Amino acid sequence: MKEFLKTKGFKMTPQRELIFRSFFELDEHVSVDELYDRVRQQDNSIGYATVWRNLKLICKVGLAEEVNIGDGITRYDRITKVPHGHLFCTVCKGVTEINVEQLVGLLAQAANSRGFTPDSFKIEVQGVCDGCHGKVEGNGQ
Amino acid sequence: MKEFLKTKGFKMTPQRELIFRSFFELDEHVSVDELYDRVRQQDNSIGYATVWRNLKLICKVGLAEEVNIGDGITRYDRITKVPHGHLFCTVCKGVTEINVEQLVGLLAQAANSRGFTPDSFKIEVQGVCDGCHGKVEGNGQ
DNA sequence: TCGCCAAATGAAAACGATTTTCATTTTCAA
DNA sequence: TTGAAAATGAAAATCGTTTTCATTTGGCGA
Ligand SMILES: [Mn+2]
Ligand SMILES: [Mn+2]
Ligand SMILES: [Zn+2]
Ligand SMILES: [Zn+2]
Repeated sequence: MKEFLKTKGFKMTPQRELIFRSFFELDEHVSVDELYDRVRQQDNSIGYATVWRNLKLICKVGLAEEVNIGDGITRYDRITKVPHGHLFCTVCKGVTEINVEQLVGLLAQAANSRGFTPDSFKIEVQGVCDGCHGKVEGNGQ
Repeated sequence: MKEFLKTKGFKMTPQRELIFRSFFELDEHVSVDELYDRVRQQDNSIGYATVWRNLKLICKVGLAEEVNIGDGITRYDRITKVPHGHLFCTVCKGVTEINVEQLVGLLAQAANSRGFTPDSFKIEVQGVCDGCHGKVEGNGQ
C-alpha cells in the first residue's frame, strides 16, 4: 500500500494507514461518520477531516467510488472487477450487491445507439430485503 | 387539479397553481432553484420555501419523484407510466431518458431470486452525450 | 544522519442545499 | 360571513460536506 501510494505521489502516515486498513477491512458501504467512529476506536486523536480526505484519496487513486443511495449521505464503495448494483432495503437500510454485467451490457448498447458514450453505471433497487419481510412497518406484530 | 388535490386534503392557492402548472409545462428534471426562477418570472413575490414545499407536495401526491444524480442537487421528475432510466451527460449536465422496461424486468427477477422485494428502480448512466462529443474538456480544439 | 520542504493533519470555520420556524394571510366548509 | 386549518414568505436553523490555516510530519537529497 505504501509503495502503491508512493507511485501516485502520496505519503504514508499512521493515520492514513489506519484509515485505509479500516476501510478495506470493513468492506462495507461506509459513510464518513461510520469510518470516523471506527478509526476513533483505535486512535481517538484522528480528525474528521482526515478521515474525509483519505476516503476521497482512496477514490482518487481508483480503489473506491462514492455511492449515493438518495438519503443524502455519501457512502464509499470499493471498486470491484465486475460492475455491481445495489439492493437497498428501506427497512434495515442494508445494502446487498448484485451482479449486473449482463444488464450493463444492454444499457451500454441502448446508450450507444443514442450517441451517448457511457462512463459509469448506477443500478439500484429499493425495496425490502429477505430478512425484513414480516417486520415491515404498520405493525410488525 | 384543484379537485384532485381536494380529494387528498390540500387546498388550492394562486401560488400553488402557478407552481404546479410551471412544473408540468417545463416537463424537465428541474431543481428547486430552476423552478423558483421560472415561477418568479410570473410572480416575483413567491417565496423559495413555497416552491420547495410544493415540489415536495407534488411528490407526496404521487405525481413526481426526487432524482439524485450525485451532484448534490435534488431534481424533480414527473412519474411516467413506464419506468425509465437516465443518461446524464457530465459535460452539459443534460439528462436524457431511456426506456428500461426490459432491464427492470431482469433486475426484478434477480432481486426476487435473492428474496428481495423491489419497490423502485434507479438506472442511471453517466457519460458524454451526442452533442457534447468534440467539445470535451482538456482542449476541445 | 540531518535538514528541508511539500504533504498531511486537526480544529474550526465556511459552504450550500435543504428544512424548519414563526408571524401573517388565505382558503373553504359550515 | 366566520372560524379553523392550511398555506405563504422571510428568515433562521440544520446538517453533511468542504475549505482554511496554523502546525506537524514523512521521506528524499545532501
Ligand atoms: Mn457496492
Ligand atoms: Mn426522468
Ligand atoms: Zn432489510
Ligand atoms: Zn452533453
